[in-house]
Amino acid sequence: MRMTRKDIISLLQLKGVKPSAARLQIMQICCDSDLPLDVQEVATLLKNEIHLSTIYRTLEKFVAVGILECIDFQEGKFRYEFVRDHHHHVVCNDCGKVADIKDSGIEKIEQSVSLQTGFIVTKHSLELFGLCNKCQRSTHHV
Amino acid sequence: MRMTRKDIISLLQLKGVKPSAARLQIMQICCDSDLPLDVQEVATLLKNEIHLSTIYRTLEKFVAVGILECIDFQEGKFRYEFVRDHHHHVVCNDCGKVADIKDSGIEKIEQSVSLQTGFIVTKHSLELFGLCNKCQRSTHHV
DNA sequence: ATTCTTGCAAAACGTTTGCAATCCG
DNA sequence: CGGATTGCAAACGTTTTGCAAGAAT
Repeated sequence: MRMTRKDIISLLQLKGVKPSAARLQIMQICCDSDLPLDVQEVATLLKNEIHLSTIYRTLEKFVAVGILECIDFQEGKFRYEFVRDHHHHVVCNDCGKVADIKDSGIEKIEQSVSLQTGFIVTKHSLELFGLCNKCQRSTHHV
Repeated sequence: MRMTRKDIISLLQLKGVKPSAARLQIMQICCDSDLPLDVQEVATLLKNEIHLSTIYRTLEKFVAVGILECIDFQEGKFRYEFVRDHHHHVVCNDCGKVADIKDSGIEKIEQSVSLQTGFIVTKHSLELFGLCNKCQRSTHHV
């Protein structure tokens, strides 16, 4: 998603986050990517000019104020994605390709779970895994 | 789920896993628990008689042959659960209580994702988070 | 005898923390 | 000035690994 520096400053201010240089850079990276990035990837894209601990702290803050979403592809680490519309992902087990899913219909599941268990459901994590089109056709996993 | 030692030996043999003493103990623990356990919990239940690395290797093997499922409550670690029927969980953010969910209807989502993206979907992870009945009523998070 | 399994120690990896320096309003 | 932000180093918790000893077939 294209976002100008100004857009990002406004967004951060709106959320009550002081738009420091580091935060602007980190946010820019996250907005520019259409895939969820892990901390190492963010650092690399910033040419390691910003310390890992700062990145961790910043991403955590961005999640806390709701401008990033924390995503878990079960890799033993988290990924972060700019929140436009909430959606889910299918990840290719072979090449790592990620496709977005619209209208998963998970709200229905949440409702029925609420009825079934009495829980108030406030959050969910749903990720799908499989084989992308290309990898279905390739031979090395027959 | 109740499982006798004999049941477990049969199960392991059926899956082509040699039923060593350590494996029987670990499997017993996993069967006896109705909640997904993490590695540390398994070790503790085994009174630390079995080394962590062995537990990791064993659980990994059990997942590989399909008798355990690897579950991720986004805690920075994995949990393992004996596979009876496949189901999902709601976890209470407050007290950690876990409730099982039946018939989530996720198959429909998988189908629609398959159509939408061309992926063959082979696996999914779905966990829900919220507040259990008891914690909805308690006062410390008003 | 050979293969598989285990314990141990060490390392790897992602992440968090305390602290001091620095930035910025 | 004073509070927030950053870099650094060190620690942390989970998981993986190499290797040698031990068990099982």
